[in-house]
Amino acid sequence: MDHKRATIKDIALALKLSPSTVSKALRDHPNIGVTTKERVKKLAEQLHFVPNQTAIRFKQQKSFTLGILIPSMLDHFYVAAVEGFEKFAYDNGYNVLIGQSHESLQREKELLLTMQSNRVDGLIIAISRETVDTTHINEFVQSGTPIVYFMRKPINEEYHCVCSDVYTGSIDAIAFFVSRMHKRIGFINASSYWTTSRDRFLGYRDGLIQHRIPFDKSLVQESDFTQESNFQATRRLMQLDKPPTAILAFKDQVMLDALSCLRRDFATRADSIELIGYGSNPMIQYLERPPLASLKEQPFEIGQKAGLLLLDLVNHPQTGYQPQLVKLPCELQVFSSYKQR
Amino acid sequence: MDHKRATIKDIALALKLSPSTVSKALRDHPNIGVTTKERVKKLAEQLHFVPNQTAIRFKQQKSFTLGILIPSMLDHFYVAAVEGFEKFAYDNGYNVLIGQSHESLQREKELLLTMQSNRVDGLIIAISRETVDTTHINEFVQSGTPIVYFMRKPINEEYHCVCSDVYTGSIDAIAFFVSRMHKRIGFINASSYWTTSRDRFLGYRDGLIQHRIPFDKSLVQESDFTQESNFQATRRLMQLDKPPTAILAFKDQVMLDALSCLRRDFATRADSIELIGYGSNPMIQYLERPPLASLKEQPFEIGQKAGLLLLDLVNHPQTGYQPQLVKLPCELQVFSSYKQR
DNA sequence: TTGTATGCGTTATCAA
DNA sequence: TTGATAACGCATACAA
Repeated sequence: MDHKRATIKDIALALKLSPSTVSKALRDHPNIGVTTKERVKKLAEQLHFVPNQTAIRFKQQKSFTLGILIPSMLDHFYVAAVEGFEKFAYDNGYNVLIGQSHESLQREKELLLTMQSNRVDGLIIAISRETVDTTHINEFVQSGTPIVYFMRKPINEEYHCVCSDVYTGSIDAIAFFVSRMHKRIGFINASSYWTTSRDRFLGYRDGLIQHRIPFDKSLVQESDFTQESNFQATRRLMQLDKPPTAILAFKDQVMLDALSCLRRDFATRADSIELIGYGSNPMIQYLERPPLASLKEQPFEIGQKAGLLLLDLVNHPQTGYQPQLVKLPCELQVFSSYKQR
Repeated sequence: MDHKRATIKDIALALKLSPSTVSKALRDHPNIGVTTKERVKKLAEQLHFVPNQTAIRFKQQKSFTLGILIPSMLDHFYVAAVEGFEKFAYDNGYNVLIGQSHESLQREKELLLTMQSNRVDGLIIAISRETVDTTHINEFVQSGTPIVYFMRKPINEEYHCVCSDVYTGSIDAIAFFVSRMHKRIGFINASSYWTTSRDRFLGYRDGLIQHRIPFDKSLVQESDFTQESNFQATRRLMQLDKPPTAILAFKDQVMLDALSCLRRDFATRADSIELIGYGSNPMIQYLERPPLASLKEQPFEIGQKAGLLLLDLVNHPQTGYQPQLVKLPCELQVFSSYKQR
């Protein structure tokens, strides 16, 4: 057990070379002799030499690490986004530092500090539910580390962002509902501080307008994603004088809870209510009577795209002034049991 | 925009102190004057000073980072384990580096190198499906970094491991099946290179013995977790001359696929087959006709416990000789629709 | 109570 | 083609 790891120095000493020569040899620097390179590499392998990233980072004043801040890994959507981001990062020689806010502003602030402390070269972030004020994020950016928002962008910030084109998604959903003769369409939305909520809403509203359906404020309810909140929103809709015959939900998790609520509390009417959510949660395939449809998003691609944009900012800090807004399309995916109706 | 981050030197210079004094003041070292501390801390805040972990790691020859290697974050079980591990790590001042093997041995080897290169202070690992030979892991340990296996431990290695007590779990499952009059009980297992597969099997076999049910080799099938493989294993069981009336599955995902397969390909018999899986996947609550039961595991606690064990090894390298084996109990959770039968 | 000197592993610059 | 030197930011042993 060689408890002390081999360093460049060790190799240099053993081979009677200088550390700088060894360093260059290991990295195939052009002006090092072929034989020297061979000797160095051979010994390096024998000694199980592994370059010390810790030292390289320090020396280069660059962490080769990108950060990603998400609400929770228990949400399949964000896991997929992490996957895409990670793949992009690894392909470009970067590590990834993951942080979960668990929807807590306090935690988000702490994590931002951790990211700074670790000197991440850049960060992508989906803000927490509690994030109304964005001073802490602005300070982070001020300190020189570029960020890219993804999915959840503060509504009062103009900044780089990659997200789903939920506006068009909502338009499509409404059109599909209308084609199935629905005229009263409920909508369960999320935090009004996110552009992604606003865009969903605008699509919902404009979709109604396109089909000459009057907009009714009471048909729009807000939920915070907890099961209880999803249930309550559903109940509020169903207890209206003129309840909806169809519901568009902010995301599949909300839709599934709405479905549970309907079947439990409104059993007689449950089967006549049609539902569309966002996300295409893979578990839906296991339901015997799945909801009507889901707007399939592209979380993996969103993670990748956000990484691409971020790396560009990392390498060309001056491009930071013109905020980029990337929207990836959603696709309405109708579940099989409804297709042939 | 202060593009260059403040360092201890900057503070020292501005306050006409030495860097070492500032360093000590910031960390509340006892022999620094109160007024000095105040001056230092005040300026540090004004300059938005954030200690450079990159430098600290380098200086201390310690990364304050723990690694975790899992098959995939798309598996809810491992996400929960990461959560537990992460919480423990953060509470103890450590960062976490996550790697996903995606069941590839090649990727696992690469990730092990990345972990070494990042000088993680310790690592917990659930090996990939392809990991039969464990030379790469042993070399990793040889190089001086402690590891703890969790869930998936190579069958030919005696080493620290934290996992579910699946042996007792299988015993309980069989007992429950027997209480419901089943006599032919199928079993879909996973890689025979994992102790967790062997233990499940031993529990299955011993459970049968306890109830004087003859063991039948053909009732045990293996799957690799892909949907197709899960389907095939189910079909092999159902196509036996004397098919099972109940099936124990390696994990809930396998059980759900088995359920799909039964309902699709063996519709007439599907409802008479009872299923038990491992894991208590939260999505099961959304099924209208859920399977019989699931052995609820404790992935969060397993992650925490593995972290605890690992940190002990990190801090007391000499304790490494007596392999610790920790098993956390599983609890048979019967789904509601069956409870009153 | 504060300051000085040193070194962690690596690489870039410049000299030989 | 190779080598010497300095530097990155911080913590520590020791000196004042």
